[in-house]
Amino acid sequence: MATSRAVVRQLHEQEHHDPVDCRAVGQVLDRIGDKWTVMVVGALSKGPMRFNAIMRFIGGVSHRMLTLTLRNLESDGLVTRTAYATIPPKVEYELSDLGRSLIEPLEVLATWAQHNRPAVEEARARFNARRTE
Amino acid sequence: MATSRAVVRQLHEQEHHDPVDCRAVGQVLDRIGDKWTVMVVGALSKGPMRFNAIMRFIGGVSHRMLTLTLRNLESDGLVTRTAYATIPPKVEYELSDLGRSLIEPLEVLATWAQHNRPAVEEARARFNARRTE
DNA sequence: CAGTATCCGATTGGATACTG
DNA sequence: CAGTATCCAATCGGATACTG
Repeated sequence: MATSRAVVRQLHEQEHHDPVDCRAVGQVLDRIGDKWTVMVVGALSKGPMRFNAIMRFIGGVSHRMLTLTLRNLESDGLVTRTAYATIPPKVEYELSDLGRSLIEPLEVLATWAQHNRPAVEEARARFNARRTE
Repeated sequence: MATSRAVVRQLHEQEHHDPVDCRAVGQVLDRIGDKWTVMVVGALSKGPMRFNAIMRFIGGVSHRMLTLTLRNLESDGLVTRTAYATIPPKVEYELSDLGRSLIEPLEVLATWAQHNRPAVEEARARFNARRTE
């Protein structure tokens, strides 16, 4: 068993071969890790959608938060916004190429979730059982 | 951390079948989407580590938040905790098999981040430029 | 229909002090 | 060294009301 000092030394030597680049993942999660972003990407993964359609699709998101979420996605270039000057106004949101490129990583995550949820819930149950006994 | 649970329930009631399973991704992000969890997994991806070593490795995390993060990871079965009754005490954290299985999905995300960060920052700069003009 | 502005309760998380 | 408890500032996000 290595001492913690040895571990730290190893980590330092390996810092250019980081198996999980924490910073990179952290930056992504800062953007998509919030309450609604992934839901929106999921909605738009099927094709362009209007504001209220997205809202109905997701369900439970407030008007305000959907606006903010879409604005962030737009500013990051993941979503494009097209406004038609009709009355009433019509605004369509659509994933950009960049946004679509995010679907695959999310699917990998979804697969992990579906495959491992039972194990996680089992672990959680065991953990709570111990705390109660 | 259990913020979008209500949303997940609603989506479940709607029986949508998505290319991106929002419920599943949402559940994962509820767990790993916070500020520190991925950092801890990244630290432990190289091997067992003691509390203060993790803290130094991550840098910027408070004592309190590291404790909470580790406790959550432990309760989900992603991390194991081993305490040695020595003086001073020694506690080692290590990724479980389940925790290690999460590394690959995170690497996919990290790869996406590294590959697309320039595009995202460019988009953000363009967006801000428009808002200013 | 889409978007903005304001208010305010709820949650987050750092700082600090204390314990075994 | 590792962990817990308390306090409190900052942020988040829903509700509501208003505009083009």
